[in-house]
Amino acid sequence: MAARAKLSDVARLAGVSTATVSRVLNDNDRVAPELVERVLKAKAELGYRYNSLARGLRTRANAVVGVVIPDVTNPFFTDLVRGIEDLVRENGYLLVLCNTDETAAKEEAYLELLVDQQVAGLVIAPVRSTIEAASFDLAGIPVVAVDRTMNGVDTVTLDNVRGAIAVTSRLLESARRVATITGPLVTTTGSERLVGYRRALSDVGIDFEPELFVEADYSESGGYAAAHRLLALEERPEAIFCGNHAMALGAMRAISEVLDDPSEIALASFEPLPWAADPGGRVVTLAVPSYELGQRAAQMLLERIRGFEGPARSIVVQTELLRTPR
Amino acid sequence: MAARAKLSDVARLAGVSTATVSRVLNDNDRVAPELVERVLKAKAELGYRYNSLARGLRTRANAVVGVVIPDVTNPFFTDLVRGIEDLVRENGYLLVLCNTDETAAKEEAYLELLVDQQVAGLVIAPVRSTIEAASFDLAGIPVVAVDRTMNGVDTVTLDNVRGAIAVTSRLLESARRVATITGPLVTTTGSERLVGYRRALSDVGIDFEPELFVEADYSESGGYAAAHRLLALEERPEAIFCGNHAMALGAMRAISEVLDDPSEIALASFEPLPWAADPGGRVVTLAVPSYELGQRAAQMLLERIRGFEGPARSIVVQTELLRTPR
DNA sequence: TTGAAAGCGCTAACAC
DNA sequence: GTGTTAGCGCTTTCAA
Repeated sequence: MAARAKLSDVARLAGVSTATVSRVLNDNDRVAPELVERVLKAKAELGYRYNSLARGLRTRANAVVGVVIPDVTNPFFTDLVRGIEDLVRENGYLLVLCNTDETAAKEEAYLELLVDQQVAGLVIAPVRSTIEAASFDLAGIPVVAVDRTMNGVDTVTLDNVRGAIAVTSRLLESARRVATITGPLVTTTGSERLVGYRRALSDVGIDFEPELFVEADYSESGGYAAAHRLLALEERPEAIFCGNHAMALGAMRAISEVLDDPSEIALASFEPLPWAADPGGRVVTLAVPSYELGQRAAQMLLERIRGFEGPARSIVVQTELLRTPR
Repeated sequence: MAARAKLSDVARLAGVSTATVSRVLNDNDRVAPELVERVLKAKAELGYRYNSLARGLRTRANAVVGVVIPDVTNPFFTDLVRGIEDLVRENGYLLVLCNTDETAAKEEAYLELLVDQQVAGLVIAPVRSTIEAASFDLAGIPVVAVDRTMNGVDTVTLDNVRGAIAVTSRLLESARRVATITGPLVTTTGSERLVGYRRALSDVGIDFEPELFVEADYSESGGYAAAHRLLALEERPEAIFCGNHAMALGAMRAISEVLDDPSEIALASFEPLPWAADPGGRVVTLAVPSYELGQRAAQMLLERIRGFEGPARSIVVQTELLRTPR
C-alpha cells in the first residue's frame, strides 16, 4: 500500500545524493565501495525499483523491443517470437507483440505507437519488402528485418531459393508435373520460393507452366482454394509444392476432398507440418529453424542497441530437407 | 532526421500555451473551437506525436498491458493472446508478451518489470492458482486472471468441470474402462478437469480407479509417456481422456506405436486438435473459445483501467462438445 | 477559457 | 569521487 520508494528515498536513507545512487545502480564505477554498500542496503531495505518511464524519458530509450509480424498464430512466427523473447528477456528487455495481419495500415499504426514508446529496438517481418527503413531511422531506432528483407537494415532470412530448389527437386524425382502454391509475391519469401521452384524445373529441363502456379496468401483457406483450382485442371498435377505450412494443410484438405486416394498426389511444404498432420511422414518438408531465426535477429538487434554502427549486415539461414516420401 | 516535434513546438506554432495544446489533445473540452482548430493544424503540420514516456511519467500510467502466460507456443494461448491483442489495440494499448514456462521465478521477474513499466493493466494465467493478488494491487495495477483463477481479482475461466463431464460421458457411451491424463493438479484446469472426469464416472456408477489416472504436465512428451504407462497396464483402458491438446497428440503417438489398429482405443481431448491431426474426426474434443476468452479478459481489464471499482467478477465460459466418434 | 509554472522520477553535465 | 542542479516532455494545479 505504501507509495513506491523512489531514488531520492534511497539516497536519503543511504545518506548520499541521488546522483550517487544513480551511479551505483548503473555504472557501479567510480563510487567508493563503502557508499556502494550503503546504497545497495538502502535499496534492498526499501524494496526500491526504478521507474522505467522516468529513466526512459531521460535517456530517450525504453528497455522494450517491438516485434512486428504478420500473425503469431502462424507457428513459424510463434516460434520466432519465442526465440526473440528468450534472448531479449535475458538482457532485461520486455517484448511488445504487434500483429499486422499483412495489413500495411496496422503495421504503420503499430510502428507509430512503438516510436511513441521510445522502444529500444525493433524486429520486423514487413508487410511489404519495399518498406522504407528511413521512417524508423528518423527516430533513430535500430531495426532488424526478419524472414523478409528491408532496405538498409540488418536482416536475417532463410535461404528461400535453395530451400525451394531442394523441395521441388525431391518432388521431381518421382513426378514430372509439379505445381506450386506460393505466398504473396510482394513478399520476398513468396517470390524467392517461386524462383527456387522455377530453377529446380529448369535444372531438369522442364518448362515452367503458368497454369501450375497459383499465388495465394499463406492462409489455410488460401491454400485450400488454390489446390482446388489446380485439381480442377484438365491435366492434374502429380505433385504440389506449397509455400508454407498453412497452405499445405489447406491443400491437404482439398486433396482429400477430391481424391479417393490422397496419396496419388505428392505434397510438399516449405515449412514443417505438425507430426500429427502427417503421421506417415509422406509430405516433403524443410526443417525451418524459426526459433533460431528469432535468436539471431534479437542478437543483432541487441548489438545495434548497444551502439554497433557498422553497415547493414545480412544473415542467411539454411534449411534442411526433412522428410522423404516413401 | 529532424528532431521530433514536441508539445511546445506545437504550442508555439499555434500561438497558444502548452497547457492548451495538452487540453486539446486530451479533453477537447473547454477550449475555444478556434484554438482547437489552430492546435490541430499545427499538430498535423509538424507531424506531432506525443511521447508516451513523458505522459506516463506524469500520469503514472502507460498505455501498455502485460500478458503473462505459460507459453505462446501452446495454441490455446496463441489464440488467447490474439484475442487480447485485438481488443486492446483498438483501444490504443500495446501488449507486452511474457512467457513464464510454468516457472514461478520467471513469472515474478516479469511482474516486476511490468510494474517498472507502469503498465496500465495485466492479464495473467498464473503459474500457481494460489498466487497472491496482493503484490500487484500494491502497485495499484488492475489484474485479470484468465484460464486459471486467482484470489481477489476478476477472472475469466472455462467451465472445466462441465466440459470434462461432457467429454468423459461421451467416451463412456462406448467404453467402460476410461482413463485420464491430466495436467498438473496445482493448476485449476488440471484439478477441475479431473473432478469432471470423476463425476462422469460416478454418474454412471463406475468407481474411480487410481491406476487409470495419470498426472502429466500438459506437454506432448508428457502425454506420450503417460499414455505408454496406461497402455502397459495389464488391463488396458478402452478410452483415454487427455486434459489438453498437446498431451492428446502425445497419446496418439504412443497409441500408434503400441497398437496395430489405433482406433481400438477411443481418444478424447479437452482442447481441439488441428484438423489435419484428426482428419477422420474420430477424437472427441471440445470447442474451446480461446480467442473469446482473451477478448473477455481484455474487456474486463479495460473496464478496470477506466476506473471500474466493483468487487471481483468472474466469468465462466462454456465449452461445447465438438466431434463425435464414428 | 487560457496561461504560467510546478513538478512526475530519473540521469548527466558541471562543479567541487 | 561526490553533490548540485538542470532538464527529458508532458499534465495539472492555480491564477488571471
